[in-house]
Order: sequence, then structure tokens, then C-alpha cells
Amino acid sequence: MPDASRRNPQAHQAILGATWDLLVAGGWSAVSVDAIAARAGVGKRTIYRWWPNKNAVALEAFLARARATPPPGDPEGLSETLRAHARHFVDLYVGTRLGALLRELIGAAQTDPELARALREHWFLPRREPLRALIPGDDPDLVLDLVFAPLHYRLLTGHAAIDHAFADNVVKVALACSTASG
Amino acid sequence: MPDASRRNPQAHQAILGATWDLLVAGGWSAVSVDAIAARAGVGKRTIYRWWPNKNAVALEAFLARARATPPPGDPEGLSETLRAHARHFVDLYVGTRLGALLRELIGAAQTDPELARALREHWFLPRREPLRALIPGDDPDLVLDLVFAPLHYRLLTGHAAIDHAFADNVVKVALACSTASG
Amino acid sequence: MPDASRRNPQAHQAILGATWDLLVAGGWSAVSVDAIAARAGVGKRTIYRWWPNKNAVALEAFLARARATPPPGDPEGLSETLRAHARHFVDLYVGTRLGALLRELIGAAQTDPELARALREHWFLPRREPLRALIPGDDPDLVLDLVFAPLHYRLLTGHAAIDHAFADNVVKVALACSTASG
Amino acid sequence: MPDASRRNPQAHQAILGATWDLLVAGGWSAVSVDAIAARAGVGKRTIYRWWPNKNAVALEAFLARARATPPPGDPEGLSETLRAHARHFVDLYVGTRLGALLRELIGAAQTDPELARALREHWFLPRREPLRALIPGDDPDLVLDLVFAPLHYRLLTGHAAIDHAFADNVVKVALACSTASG
DNA sequence: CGTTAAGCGAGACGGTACGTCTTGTCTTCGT
DNA sequence: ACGAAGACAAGACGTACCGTCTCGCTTAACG
Repeated sequence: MPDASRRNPQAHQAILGATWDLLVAGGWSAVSVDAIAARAGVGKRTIYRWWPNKNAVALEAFLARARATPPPGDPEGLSETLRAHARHFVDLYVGTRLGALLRELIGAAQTDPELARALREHWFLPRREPLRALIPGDDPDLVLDLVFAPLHYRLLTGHAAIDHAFADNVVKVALACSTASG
Repeated sequence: MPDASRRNPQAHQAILGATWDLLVAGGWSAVSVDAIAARAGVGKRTIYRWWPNKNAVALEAFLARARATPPPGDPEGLSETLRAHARHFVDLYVGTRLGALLRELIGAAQTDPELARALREHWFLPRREPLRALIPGDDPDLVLDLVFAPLHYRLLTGHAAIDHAFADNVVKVALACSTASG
Repeated sequence: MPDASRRNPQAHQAILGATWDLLVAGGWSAVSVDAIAARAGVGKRTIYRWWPNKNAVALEAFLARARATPPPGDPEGLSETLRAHARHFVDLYVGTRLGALLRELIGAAQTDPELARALREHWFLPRREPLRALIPGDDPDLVLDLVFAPLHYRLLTGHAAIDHAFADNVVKVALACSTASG
Repeated sequence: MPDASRRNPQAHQAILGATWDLLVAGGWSAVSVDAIAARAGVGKRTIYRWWPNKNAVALEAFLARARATPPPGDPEGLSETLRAHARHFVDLYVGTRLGALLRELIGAAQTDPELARALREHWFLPRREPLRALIPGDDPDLVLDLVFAPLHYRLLTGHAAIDHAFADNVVKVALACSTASG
């Protein structure tokens, strides 16, 4: 295992930057380890020393940019909070390179268990966890899924449009559910 | 381009069968056009003549098997109907090779727009369409998403378990929503 | 074996014509059985019914055109006769599509024994035979080779130019040989 | 393009060796880039990195073996020298795998200009050059052709046998020519 | 005059080889 | 020891061509 303290931060950033640039310029299909290395002016070995494969690099590039736009500070009331989060996802995902990348990462995760685990651990769970405590009832995960699943489902299948109105609707009915049924 | 009436049905079935066999034996990563051709005793050209790539072949293999277990005849009452469908999806997807294949196909669809279109057109929409008419209110798609999105979301992200109880809960709250909010 | 009396002469000529056209348009590499069939408006089966492979077709196309320019009627004297023949070869081969085709056929014959046999039988021997009787001495084949080999050698290796002067020189020294040594 | 100093000599030799082995075992038709790579335990990419195609590989394999039997040191007298060289060609070519390979390479060169150039440059010219200076008269190339063309002509057309006697005869008459006519 | 057996056009098929691409490992230098 | 560079084994990709085949259609010879 490499010694993290001796890692070259320039190379680290160059790799993430090159990955993102390639993605913007040519889409996911333009991202290959060779291409990243060439554009970053870095040896392939340096990439494989620190990441297991290009999916992991792309995940880190995604997280760096996605985390740069932090989730909304929670306003008053559960309904408002969830609505703010749902709209935040819409803004982050829809019509953005970041949303496309997330789609592609979730896609790649279907054949890359390690990526699936990392996505859960570094993206989905951290965004859900702060909200779980706010949800009353004995199955907060169910409510969170009612809110967030439709968003991601449409993102991945594209069978219907996603916008703020949709986000608002989803939150409204999901909350109605949890009170009506819980 | 090619004349479908002259298509060799033996070769057609052999290709789909070989694809499925490879999938069962070695998972999605074992499926390659070369491997399919070799196992089916078929020239690669014959595959490329009728399908654009292996994703399309795998989709057809998926649909052939998935359609072989038709959705439940609709029992009395909307609630029962949706519950039957949700449980049907659970049975079809969870812990089965078919579910794994669907996951992988949705994954591949994130970088293959044609596959995405075909999946929507030949899988998602046909399963939704008969149910849309049954849903009261002015946004039946929203209700269908409340029911089916959590299922697929958990299938794709694996952040929580899927079983009949989950399916039942989802249907219960989704219906509670639509009545409470609509 | 097919019944030659029922052969369609239009198809026969169309195939030879298409072969030649392809050759002129794109060189030997543009000649494939598929391409011939397509351009001739003929089924591949029709080609394979009458020829074993494309080399045989091309040979026939070559012979049809090469035989259309018959060798010179033999003038007075062996020296003149050989010189006329040598110059005839030069005219036929050098800088012409026909010469290029012969090169390519001899090339193909190196891995196609049947083509080699046919070339010998239908091209080389018929051109040599009438001359053999004219050559005095006990090894006329040697003299013929002294005359014709350099021509074909340069055609195939391209290590030096071929023109009438070269043809004349070859004939002059070859004849000098045969008298000096014989 | 690639950095020759970093070339792996084991792989280089394995490729040439595998090419030769395939040739000996199954003839030219058994030689394919795939087969070479498989037998040499080498990636196809490694072959294509250093050679443009299999013809170039085969040429190098030919040259390696052909140069291993160097041309005869030149004995006293032009006649003896040429005779030794002619017999050397006969020994090298006739009834040997090497001769068959040369035939096939010359054949392939008819549709591969780069191979043609390389054959001239690395085989024909180096063997001719040392002899040119020995030939008196103003057209040494003509004399060399008189000696070597018949040999190669018969090799390529197979219209007559090749043996030491033929070589001797060719040299005898070719020299008679040059003195008689020059 | 009708039947029947070809030739024929079209093109699908099994197969093989091609040349390109990407992945992840390994080696060689330089710093 | 890390990093830049890139060669390497492996093997999938999609294309091209080969030679065989199956399908209907037409057409000539024969009953």
C-alpha cells in the first residue's frame, strides 16, 4: 500500500481535473484511464496506485463537485426541509453534467460492487442520514424513499420529466402518506 | 436493412439462449459478442446483422424471460391490484438472475441511449400503461412512481432490503397519499 | 457439375466486366466476390457455380483482355521475332492495368496452386510454345527464360525500370549467349 | 512512434519464432496475427506496435533465417563467383520452407507496396550490390538479371525445374553473353 | 401443353482474420 | 520511494470477406 503522506497533491488534483474535463468534453465514453493519464500529464501507474479503477476516480471527481454545492440548511418544518432537499437534487441533477455523471456512475455500479458500496457510503447515506432523524414514525427510510426514489427513478429511466413542481408534488404526497398511514 | 422474413429462427433462438446461458454461468461480464457467437455456434456477423450490440441482445433475452411470467391478472380493488403488481416485481427481481440482468441493463442504458429507449418502450411503459387507467386523480404517473420507484431505487442502489412487506408498505402509503393529497 | 449449355452468357460477361471495372476503379484490393456480385447484379452463387474463387474469375478477365492483343505475327529472323515478343510484353505489362493485374495474379498464385497451374497453362506456356520450336540448340527453355525471365523479374520486384531498350538488350545478349555457349 | 530502446527482446524473438513455427507447421495460410500472438504468448497490440501487419513480421522472420546462411565468400574468378551465388540461391530456395516463404512474400508484395519496398531494400539489393562491382561492362544490372531472373522466374511460375545444373547453365550463358555482346 | 429441373437474383449464414481499443500490471528511468 | 512514460498480456469490439446454403422466380427441355 502506498504511503499517503508522500502523495503528490498536484498529481491528485490534475487527475481529478482531467477526468472532469474529459467528461465535459466527450461524455463518459471519452473517459479512459489512458486518456486521464495523458491529459493530466501523469503516469497510469500513479492513477492505479491511488484508485482501483476509473470508476473510483470518477466517483471522487463527482463527489468533489457535488459536495461543493452543499445541501440546503434546514428551514422551519419538515415539509419545507424535504422540499428544499428535493429541489436541491433537481437542481443538482437535471440538465447538468453532474447529473449525467451520477447516472453513469450508478450505471457502472451495477457491475462494480465496490463502486456501488462507495456510492452508497459517500453519497446516498450521507445525504439521507441527517434527514432520517427528522422523520417521525417507525419507518423513516420508507418515507425518504417515497421522496427520493421517484427523483432517481426518473433520472435513470427517463420515462417522465423532472422539475421543481414534480419535486414539490412528491414531497407533498409523501408527507401526506406518512401522516395518513403511519 | 436485412430481410426479416428470411431470418433463421434457429440462429435467433440459439443466440438468445447462449446469451442467457453465459449470463447464468458467469454473470454480465461473461457476456461478450464473441462468447455469444461461439456458444451459439453462430457467426458474429449474424448477431450484428440483427442487433446493434450485445446490450440489445441481452435486452431481448431479458424480455423473453421476463414476459414469460406475465403480470398478475388484476384482482378486485385498486389496492389489491397494485399490491399484486408490486409483489410481482419483487418476485421477478429479487434474488433472481433476471433481476440482476435488469439491474445491469439499466446500468448499461445510462451510456447507451438506444438501450434506454428500448427499455422504456418494451419494459417500463408496457407494465405501467394498463395501470394508469385505474388510478384516479389527475396525475396517475406520480402515483405509479410512488409505488414502483422505491422498488427500483432499492434494486439499483441496494441501500435497503426489498421484500413483500416492503412492497405492501409502499403500496399502502402510496395509496394513502393519493387519497389524502389528491 | 453445372450444365454449361444452360449458362447465362449475360451473367458470364457481366461478372467479367464487373471484375475488370472494380479492378480499374480500386485496384486488386477492391475486388471481392461480394463486390463483383453486387456490381454485376448477380448472385454470389452464380459466381461460385462457374469459378472456384475470385482468383479464377480475375484470371479469366485477364486472359480475355490480354488475348485481345495477340502476340506479334513473327517477322523474319529469330532475333526480330524474339525482340517483337519482348517488346509486346513490355507494351502489355508496363504502366497498364493489365500488367498490374498480372502481377497480382502471380502474387495470388503463390498461395493458390490451382491458380498457378491455370496461369502456366493458359498464359505462360501458350506464349512460349510457338517460340520453342524456333530456338536452335538443345535447351530452348533456357533461352526463352533468358529472354522472358528478366522482364517478369523486374515486373515483380520492381528493382529496375522496364522499357523497349531493356527488352532489346535482353534479346540481344540472350541470343549472343545461346550462340556463344551452345 | 514507440520507444525502441524499451522494446522487450523476449517478446520480439517470441513473435518471430512463433511466426516461423506456424509457417513450418501449417504453411503461410496458418500464419495470422491472432495465431502468432497466441503462440508467442503475446498481445496482438504488441505485434501491431512494432510491425504494420503480418507481412512485415514474416519478412523479418525470413530475413533472420535467410541471413543466417550467408552468401558464399567469393572465390577466384567472376564465373566461379556467380556460379557460387546462383547455387547458393538454389540451395536456399528449392525444396525449403525458406524458399516457399520467399515465394509467398513476393506474392504478398504484389499487393503490399511497403512489403515490396522492404523486400527490395533488405533482400534483393543487398545480395546484388556486392556483385555489381565485379561485373565488367556498362550494364552490370542486366548481367545480374540474366543470372538471377531465371532462377526467381522459375521459382514463381514453376514452369520448369530448378537445380544446380540449371544454375550453372544460366551463369555460363549469361557470362558468354556479356562478353559476346558487351 | 404442362411439368420439372436447372440456372439465376438475392442475401442470410458459420467462420476466420483483421486492426483498434481499453484494462490493469510491470519495467525503466528521472528526481 | 514517488512519479512520468509507456510497453506489455489479455481479450472484446465491430468490419470484411470467404464459401455454403436456402429461398423464390424464371426459363428451357422433356413428357
